[in-house]
Amino acid sequence: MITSQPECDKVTPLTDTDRTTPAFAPHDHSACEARALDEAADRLAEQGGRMTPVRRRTLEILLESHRAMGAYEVLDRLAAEGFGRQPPVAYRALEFLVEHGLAHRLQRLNAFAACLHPGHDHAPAFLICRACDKLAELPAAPVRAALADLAGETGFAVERVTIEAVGLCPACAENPAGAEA
Amino acid sequence: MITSQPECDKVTPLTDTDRTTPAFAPHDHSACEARALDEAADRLAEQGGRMTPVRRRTLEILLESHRAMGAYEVLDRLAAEGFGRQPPVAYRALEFLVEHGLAHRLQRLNAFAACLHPGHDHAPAFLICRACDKLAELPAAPVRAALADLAGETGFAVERVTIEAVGLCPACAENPAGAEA
DNA sequence: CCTAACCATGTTACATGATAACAAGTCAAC
DNA sequence: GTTGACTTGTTATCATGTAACATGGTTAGG
Repeated sequence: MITSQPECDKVTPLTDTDRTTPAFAPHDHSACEARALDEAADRLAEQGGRMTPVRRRTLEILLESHRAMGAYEVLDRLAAEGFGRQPPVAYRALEFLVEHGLAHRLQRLNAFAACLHPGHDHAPAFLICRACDKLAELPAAPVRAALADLAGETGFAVERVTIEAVGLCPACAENPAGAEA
Repeated sequence: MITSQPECDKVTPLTDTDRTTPAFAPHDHSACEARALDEAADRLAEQGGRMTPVRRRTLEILLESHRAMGAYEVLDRLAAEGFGRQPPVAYRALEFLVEHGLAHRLQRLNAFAACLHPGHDHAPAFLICRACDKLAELPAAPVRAALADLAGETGFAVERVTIEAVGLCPACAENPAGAEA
């Protein structure tokens, strides 16, 4: 059940648009991964958080694919690599990453995914493909604005918003048989 | 931990605007409850579902408050009233209610809440007060539209959307000490 | 250098959330 | 009144998440 290979086709060179482009399209995933790690380091330097071995490894594991992983899936990987094998090990690392904007928690999946552009302070919307389980982040400002309008009328003070869409990514919509595992 | 009293102030008479007004404001909760049950019965009649004792009681329990309840909290109540005391009893009743549009599942809370206007076929947005745990439904069409726009650009076919906001309801924003338990 | 304070890591144990698989009861239609 | 679909109940197990405490490392002040 555990795979450690990146899942992305390594085809097209990295461009600036990758920063805002969803993860469904083929792309140079090792660069995608490396950039996210770099930006994560920058962000931590600003915020004062410490990037320890468990935390770094946890982030790397999440970055291997554009999927969300359960805490126990991450834990198995960490345990296999010599870190602790008890749930709090994984939960603490994941919580740290989420708090510092380096990863996201997917409420619908009870799972976690690496943030793909941690440089920005953002609360994105998520697109979750129900066929291949891949995940994309979208800038959610317009959506949040629409919600804030509605909530404002009621006097409710919105603090955090969860916006998660389930559906089919372009590849899986074309080839429902199983475009990409 | 288990309370069976409705939590709402029983003050103002029911008006048509209650249908679209969030649940944070004081209102005649017994009427609110009764209407939701009526509309639920109507909806089931249309759809062919059977309103059995467990299901009805489960819906009534959810309707007692404008909060979301965990499946085990519901189960405790059901067990105390002579229904089965095993998890599937609660999960099946809750699943039935959700499938028939009579209740909602709150992803952020891993919990369930009665739908307040089951007559409409809707996928609302939720406002969750982090202080008093009360819950309101908002018509989410504008929000979903904004999201569909963004997702459409990427070729992603959105099927279902979760929109849940956490924050402070008007009462708790004014009186952070503990406006209403 | 040393040590106190803080943080990170690890553990045990448990709480909470969810489902698979099977047995038995209910009810409507024929 | 028997068949067949649905509902309810059970046992057992799995998945997810946390509280509480012990240990170890880092670091700033003395």
